[in-house]
Amino acid sequence: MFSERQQQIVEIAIKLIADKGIQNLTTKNIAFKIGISEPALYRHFSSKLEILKAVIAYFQIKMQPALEKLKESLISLNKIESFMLEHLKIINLNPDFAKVIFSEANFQNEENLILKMNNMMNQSHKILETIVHSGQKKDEIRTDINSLSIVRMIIGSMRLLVTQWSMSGMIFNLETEGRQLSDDIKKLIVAK
Amino acid sequence: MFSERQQQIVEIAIKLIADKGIQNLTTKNIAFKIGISEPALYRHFSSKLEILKAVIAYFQIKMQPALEKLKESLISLNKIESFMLEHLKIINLNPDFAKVIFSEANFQNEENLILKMNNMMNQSHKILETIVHSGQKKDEIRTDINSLSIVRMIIGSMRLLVTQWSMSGMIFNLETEGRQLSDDIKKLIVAK
DNA sequence: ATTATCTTTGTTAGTGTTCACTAACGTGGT
DNA sequence: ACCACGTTAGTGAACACTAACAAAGATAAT
Repeated sequence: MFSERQQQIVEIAIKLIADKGIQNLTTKNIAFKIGISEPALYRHFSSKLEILKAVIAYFQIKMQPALEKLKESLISLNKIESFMLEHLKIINLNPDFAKVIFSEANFQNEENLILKMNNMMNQSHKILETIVHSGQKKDEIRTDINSLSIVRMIIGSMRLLVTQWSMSGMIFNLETEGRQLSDDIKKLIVAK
Repeated sequence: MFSERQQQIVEIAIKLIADKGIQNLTTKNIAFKIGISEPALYRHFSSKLEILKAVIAYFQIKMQPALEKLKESLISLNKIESFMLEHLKIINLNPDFAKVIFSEANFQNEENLILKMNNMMNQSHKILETIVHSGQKKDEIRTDINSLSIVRMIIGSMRLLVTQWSMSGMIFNLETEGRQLSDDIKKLIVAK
């Protein structure tokens, strides 16, 4: 789908955004970091907007494995644990993602982009919602708590954890803290 | 502290950011919305950066009452409920806040701004942390759960709720959903 | 095998537009 | 006379993007 040069452009675009925000993402900066001229960029992407679309597609591809792993487990609580830890593992391996992925507001100027980003997020949310729901039906998860609240707590705390990790300069171990959080959530929502 | 004109500028700046993102915040747009010329802005703020600093200060002032109300209650769970609902009440009354306040990444280009924003957030987090901690000491809150996890779940789910509300075009009632979330969290963390 | 042609990927130089901001000046109230 | 608060006109810098040209490798006809 993406040529080597296109991948390189996307990766550098992510790095530039992660480094100094979306305002740092200029065609000039991308070209300079690669070591080619600005017009050469336009041999690989027809516009800057296309580069941003590719950034989002790149996230989607990289995050996919986290959703695949869930299928291996049958118990709801294990699926939830897997959901959290697999996502965090990928983000840990691609620290630049953290700075970009949860700042949807950055793309606010372009209707198309924010829609694509939302779709990507909603996909994850829907999957987690299904897991929680069936966990309650199978009496593995407390039924006296609104399932939407549980989903919001899981996703919300995960996102906050990633944001804090990213803001702190990655000062703590994301996967260790993620496991602590996941263990605590499991303890809270398990059916008694 | 702020003159009437300065307040007007700040409020319009927030509206512009909420509407189409930080890239929509230009001196030209601010001036046009007020109905004065661009150079007239510079009679009230020495630069665009000063306007952004004032935006953050404005948030801080407007959010303060949410932290005051907590003192009225003695029981930890009620304090947590109050923390959540009072914050949501203010955001509900100032819907533009929602779009701006949780997009710290927007200010990433200016070291000073992101620091100010972080300080503001950390202040709230610290207060909630203290409440949870003392709630555990008084045996009002489960002690088998890491207090940091509880704080992350509360703040994380709140922020996600606000983001979802804002992204959905304020399609649901923020305070109603907030009460549901707060009730569920209370049920989960209460000591047995 | 040599030559001609096309495609891919780069270059330099420059476009118009928008940005934050300034110089110089006007005017009405104290 | 002064000062707070406007105005019009214009600054250089940065932006995304384009026109025109160059060079190297693959393809294909001779």
